[in-house]
Amino acid sequence: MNELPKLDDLDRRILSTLLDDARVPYAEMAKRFHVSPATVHVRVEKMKAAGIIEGTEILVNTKKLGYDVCCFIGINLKAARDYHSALEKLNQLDEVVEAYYTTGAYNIFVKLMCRSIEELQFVLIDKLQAIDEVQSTETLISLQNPINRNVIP
Amino acid sequence: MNELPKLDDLDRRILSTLLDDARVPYAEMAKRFHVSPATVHVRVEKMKAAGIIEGTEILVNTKKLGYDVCCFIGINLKAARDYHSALEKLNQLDEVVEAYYTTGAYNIFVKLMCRSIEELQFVLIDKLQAIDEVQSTETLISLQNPINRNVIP
DNA sequence: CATGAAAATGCGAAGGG
DNA sequence: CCCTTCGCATTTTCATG
Repeated sequence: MNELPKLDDLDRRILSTLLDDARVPYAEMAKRFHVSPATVHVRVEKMKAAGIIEGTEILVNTKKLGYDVCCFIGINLKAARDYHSALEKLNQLDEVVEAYYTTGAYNIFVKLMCRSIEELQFVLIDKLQAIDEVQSTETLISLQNPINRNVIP
Repeated sequence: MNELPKLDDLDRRILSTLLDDARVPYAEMAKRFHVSPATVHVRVEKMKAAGIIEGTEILVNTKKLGYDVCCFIGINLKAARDYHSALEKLNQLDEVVEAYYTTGAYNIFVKLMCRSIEELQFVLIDKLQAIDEVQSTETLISLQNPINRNVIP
């Protein structure tokens, strides 16, 4: 099922570089890795075609946008089969930025970003716990995010 | 302490666009938002200077890189004051891609990416639980990640 | 995989509302 | 003060060997 695309050293170095900064010019990488800019171009295109590179995005400082509160919430559903309908409703909430279907203590695990504790309280009580399928929740407030990086290709 | 930079509608639309795809040309955004390309350029530079835009990165499909297992691990420390030294050791582990200092049931909460369940087992037992400061851990395996997006600027 | 030229994009100064 | 027009520099892209 999972045929992994073969990557050589050059591919991996290009990926690592672009994971740090997607705007590094091909010519710059070409110099660093002792190949031509066109070669870098070809490799990037190949990795895009293979679905390894899915796109690019900017990194925004969420605090400067006013989002001071980050937390994780473990959700227990009344019935495990309600997963899809619950997820659909969670997807409507802008504050839910990540969701995971998990084994273990919870059915669904979500990451929430809010502008304040008051907003968190509101989202939690009036939006999240208001969802029919939700039986109970457990909240984990993050005060700091000291590590945030990517896997090593 | 937190003086939020003022953003107008144009700034927010530029941010939203670049959050989806950091390579959308300025000229393209200029057309969409009925301003000149240079204006888009100026706004982006301002947001970079204000620290709102911290950088750019590519999105890689981690599964295609062989990282099939994603899980969250709640860590309890023997003593809360061991936070910094524990974190330093966690930072050494490539498999730890995110770490959060949290209130609630755990002292530290981390996200782990591994290539297989076997690797997870190894990392968990021989690397993570081998850290002196760690008292106990609780693992939450993610089988699916149906929501993964950014906050709305 | 490299070369080199054409096209697209990014960039910054100078001027206008 | 912010926006625009304009020209130059850089970068991407692609045909060819």
